[in-house]
Amino acid sequence: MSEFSETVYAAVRRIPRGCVATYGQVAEAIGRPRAARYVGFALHNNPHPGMDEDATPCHRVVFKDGSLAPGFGFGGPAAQRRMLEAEGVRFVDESHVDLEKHRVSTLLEQ
DNA sequence: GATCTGACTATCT
DNA sequence: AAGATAGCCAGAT
Repeated sequence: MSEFSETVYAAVRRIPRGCVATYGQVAEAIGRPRAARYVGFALHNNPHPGMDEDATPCHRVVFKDGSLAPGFGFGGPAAQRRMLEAEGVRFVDESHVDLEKHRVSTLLEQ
């Protein structure tokens, strides 16, 4: 696996439970603020989906407007929404998370 | 090995 | 305001 992808996974794993981040935030966190597309690409190649701390919680990564990924690989956006709700993330409608409430303030390394 | 394309977003026209 | 373009990296063909 490329270093780029590993860095993406590391950043995604830093998203606190019950929070979400945009692709742009993740891209910024890994030092590639214009590489949001490849964040998504790396997640498409997701080695370990799930809610565990060790997994790569790609369901916490959403579009800048809070909508979910179109080609989600767990069983569709409905499954992603279910996982987010299970963590306490509120939805403004059935496919848009409440970014204002749950977007992480920062994803940068400590 | 060159080319194409893709879970995005900001910027330009 | 809406449509087009650029920018980034890696995997697939």
